[in-house]
Amino acid sequence: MRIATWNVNSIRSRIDRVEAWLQRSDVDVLAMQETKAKDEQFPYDRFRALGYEVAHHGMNQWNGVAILSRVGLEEVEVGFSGDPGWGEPLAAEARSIGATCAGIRMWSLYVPNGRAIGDPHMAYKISWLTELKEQARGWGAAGRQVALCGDWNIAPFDEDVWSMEYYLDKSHVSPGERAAFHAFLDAGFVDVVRPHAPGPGVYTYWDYQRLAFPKKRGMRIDFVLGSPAFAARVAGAVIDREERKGVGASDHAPVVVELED
DNA sequence: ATGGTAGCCGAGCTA
Repeated sequence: MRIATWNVNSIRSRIDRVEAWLQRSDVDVLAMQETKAKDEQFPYDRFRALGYEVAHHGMNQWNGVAILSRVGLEEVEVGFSGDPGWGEPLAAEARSIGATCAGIRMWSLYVPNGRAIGDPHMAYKISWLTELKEQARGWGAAGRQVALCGDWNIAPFDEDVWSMEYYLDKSHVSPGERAAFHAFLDAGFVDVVRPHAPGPGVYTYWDYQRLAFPKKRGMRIDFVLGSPAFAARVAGAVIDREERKGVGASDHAPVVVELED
């Protein structure tokens, strides 16, 4: 079985590429972020025609997350947790769906953007992560297979950015954000991609501006964090940077994880 | 410090 996470940066402008990518990559479950579509704008029909059902889609005032799975797939239960909006508490769905699970539980996460050090959004981001971690700790307990997939908007280590000089004093690398990320590792979650995509110089996101992709100026901010039981099943992982190439690419690459049956 | 690009919508705002 194969699962994936991808910040698509607008599902309506990306639908042709997402469709083509799904067909050639043959994933069973896809978590998407930054769908930027109201529910009535979401291309449900396109995914259904490909054999996927959209388990969840939701958005706040300017963002959105979704998760879709192959029709008939019973092993994976899907949930989502997005940034529910400035000033709002963590989405209630995250609590209720995550509480009673069996089999693989897979989550599509969009961690709020902190914008800048000292910005009120940064404090919000860190408290959002702290609350999520407390819930995830419960989900991952008792040998459950849990995968927290998505755009974390954090580069946890210096080698996860193309230049620490450039990012010094900027968002995504600050000690508070990194501590919030590392707290998930301390809680027993594992970065299941890293062993299969070792760095430095391995990224998942490249800015559209200043020719960042051809200049190899990226960040590793998209992660699949697995509970120990999930991590034990991981057979491989790929960051599909080919998908970042060409006209009409998202600024993020898909991240794919292969599981043993 | 600014501006560079892409996407939302049709002016700024968000990333």
